[in-house]
Amino acid sequence: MEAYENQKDAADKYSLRGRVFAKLREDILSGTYQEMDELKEVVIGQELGVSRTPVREALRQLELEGLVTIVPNKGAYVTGISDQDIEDIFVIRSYLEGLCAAWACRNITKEQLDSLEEIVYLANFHVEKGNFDQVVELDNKFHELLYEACGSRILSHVLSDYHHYARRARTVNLSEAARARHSIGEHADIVKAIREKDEAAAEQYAHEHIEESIRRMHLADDEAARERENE
Amino acid sequence: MEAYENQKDAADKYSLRGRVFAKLREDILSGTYQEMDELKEVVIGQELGVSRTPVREALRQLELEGLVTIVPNKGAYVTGISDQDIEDIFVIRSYLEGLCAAWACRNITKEQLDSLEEIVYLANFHVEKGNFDQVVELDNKFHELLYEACGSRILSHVLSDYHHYARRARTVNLSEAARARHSIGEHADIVKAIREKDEAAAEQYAHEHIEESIRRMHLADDEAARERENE
DNA sequence: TATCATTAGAATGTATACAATAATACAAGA
DNA sequence: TCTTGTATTATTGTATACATTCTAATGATA
Repeated sequence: MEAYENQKDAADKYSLRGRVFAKLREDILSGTYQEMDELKEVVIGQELGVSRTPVREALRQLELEGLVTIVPNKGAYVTGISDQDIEDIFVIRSYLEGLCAAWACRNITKEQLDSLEEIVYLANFHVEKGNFDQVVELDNKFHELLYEACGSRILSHVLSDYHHYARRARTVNLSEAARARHSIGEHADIVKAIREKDEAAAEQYAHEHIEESIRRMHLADDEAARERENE
Repeated sequence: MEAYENQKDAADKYSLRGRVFAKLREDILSGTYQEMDELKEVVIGQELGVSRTPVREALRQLELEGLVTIVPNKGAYVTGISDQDIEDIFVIRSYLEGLCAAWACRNITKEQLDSLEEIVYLANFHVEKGNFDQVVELDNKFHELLYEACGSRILSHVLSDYHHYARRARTVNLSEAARARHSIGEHADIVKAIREKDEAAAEQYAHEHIEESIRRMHLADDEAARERENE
């Protein structure tokens, strides 16, 4: 099954459908498309040089991801995700990441645990060097690895989805040294609790980590708002 | 947007893709297909009298739902959901339904609240008459309505998905009078807390309601196991 | 006999053709 | 002028044809 997953991911990147899917998702999340924009199959197909078939399949996938709304016999429209949606996702994640960390105490492998510690170590290095892209990348890896380590297909799947959704918000979140350092410190606490198999502590730390990141997100928003005022 | 959703659901039931999707999901969840069964596009198409196109789209949708695994250039395989998956879903739900009930305190409309009470009332009626199909149906309605009432598109969506997944387990869960009565009593507690806008209580009751239903599920499993032994 | 290359078959991936549906524009009548 | 019906057009829904990829069987060779 794991081998399947790998084949899947690999080929998804090279199949036309996979490429169209990735492209559209990127454009929706990055804001290239506006809310309620109509996504016409032929137009997109022409833009990317493919036929309608892979475009259709990509649109259907995006619908299941909640990024596109398909009205039968009418068209596909960008749903986008509102600020409220992002906020909701973070609150939901604060619960589920807690659960995830608790379950990881039971199911994590030694290799996974070592990888987590390595990620924390590397992140500390890059934040001091000011490589914020790397920090964001390592943050992604940390969480994805933790999802995998919880040993629950279901929980891992839903957390992965949400993690992807909130990508935009997270980038802002870690692009300032002080905030990034706090975040990495919280990661370290979580790993420590998991290593000691302290489920309650792991759950608590992971829960609070997301709650903190909500606060950091709000802080960043406020700063951005102030900047706009000063202009 | 709401109008769109309606159109969508309506047409999904009548489009070939929607029918194939519903049929396959039903067959997977009910156990007609075994884990790892290969789902060949042409075969399914012939069985249902449609071409490969709608079958392909349905399979892609099922993959996003996690019920099917597609290996590129190879085939689609039934993933199914294991007992462990069901267990995980219930634990996850226990947290999210709590959150849902809490949010409902802020966002529920008067009409929705009245509907919830009506459902509880009707369920009490039907459980005394022994109409367990009706009880299950009302249980479904209760939860779906609660999801809608929380006012969060995101939370509503994920809970709805899980609710659907765990359908099989729930049917067993409520098919005995004593268990059904307990469940309905818990529903009443939740509604009461929401009416009084007591977020903490609503969250607590909803959380415990799912935890209780896990226990009821285990009880039912144990009984079934005992029956098999006595045969 | 074991192993590897080749090839035939079958399945999916993609493109395209055709059907059904919905939106639009325009004209006729009140 | 407003409404309504109709025809046109554009778009999605479905079927089918073709391309590519994987699998497995066959046969040649060491």
